[in-house]
Amino acid sequence: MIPDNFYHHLMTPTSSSSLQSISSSSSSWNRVQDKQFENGLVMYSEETPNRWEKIASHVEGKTSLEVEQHYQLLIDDVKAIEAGLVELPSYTDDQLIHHRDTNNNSQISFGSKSKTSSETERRKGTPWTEEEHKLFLIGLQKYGKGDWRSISRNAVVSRTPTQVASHAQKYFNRINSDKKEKKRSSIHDITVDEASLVQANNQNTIVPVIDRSQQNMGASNTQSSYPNHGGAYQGFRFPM
DNA sequence: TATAGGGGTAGAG
DNA sequence: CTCTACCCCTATA
Repeated sequence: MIPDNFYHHLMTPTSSSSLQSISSSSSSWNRVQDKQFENGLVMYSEETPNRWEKIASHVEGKTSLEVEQHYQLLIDDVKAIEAGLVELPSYTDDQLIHHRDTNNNSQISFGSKSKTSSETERRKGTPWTEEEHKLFLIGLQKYGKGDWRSISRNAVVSRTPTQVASHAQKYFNRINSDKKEKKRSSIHDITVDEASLVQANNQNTIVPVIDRSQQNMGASNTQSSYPNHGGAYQGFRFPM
């Protein structure tokens, strides 16, 4: 059950024509290309000379210019999120609220097993959305691998450092072992492209892959998946 | 049905 | 806090 306003927060209806200008006709990115692009991003840091050339060399059928533009789109997107933060429409179950308190943030509270009765209860697991993953990638760029705390605080605000680390683990795990045999699809294969073109255009030719996982999740878990929030969840902060 | 994907967690560093 | 290994659940082949 994806809300209609799922991606709409990304758009700036005002007079933003920045991203539209580049969406000429050649801005069609495959999942493959996007994946390659994504890999390239993590492969070459921002300081890398001729970064886009390097990355482009890993992306089939894309020039360094196109890659750079694609990146700009991504950045623009993320900036929009950061700017208008305060409401990522997705996964905000019902009442988005709580600001992550500066004191005991991080490490989700319910992690500390209140073994009052039994249960080392394993928490449900909230699938990462593309927005989160995008933010994650950006955070990765900005703060580098390992600084999950910064990424959590400044990029993927909706996730705790632990969650980010966990996600990163799977992400890199996949990147490293991917190529050649992968039996299944994953969110890590998708990422940027989906949301990017969604916010740039509409539905294009491809069908959102996340659709299945999203709706399945929604159908199965509903939103009652959160036993308690402990206050350490969805925090909002402002980059300074 | 078997298992890869994926999130959370425990424990060590 | 970060890293690594592991557990457990679910979607997918």
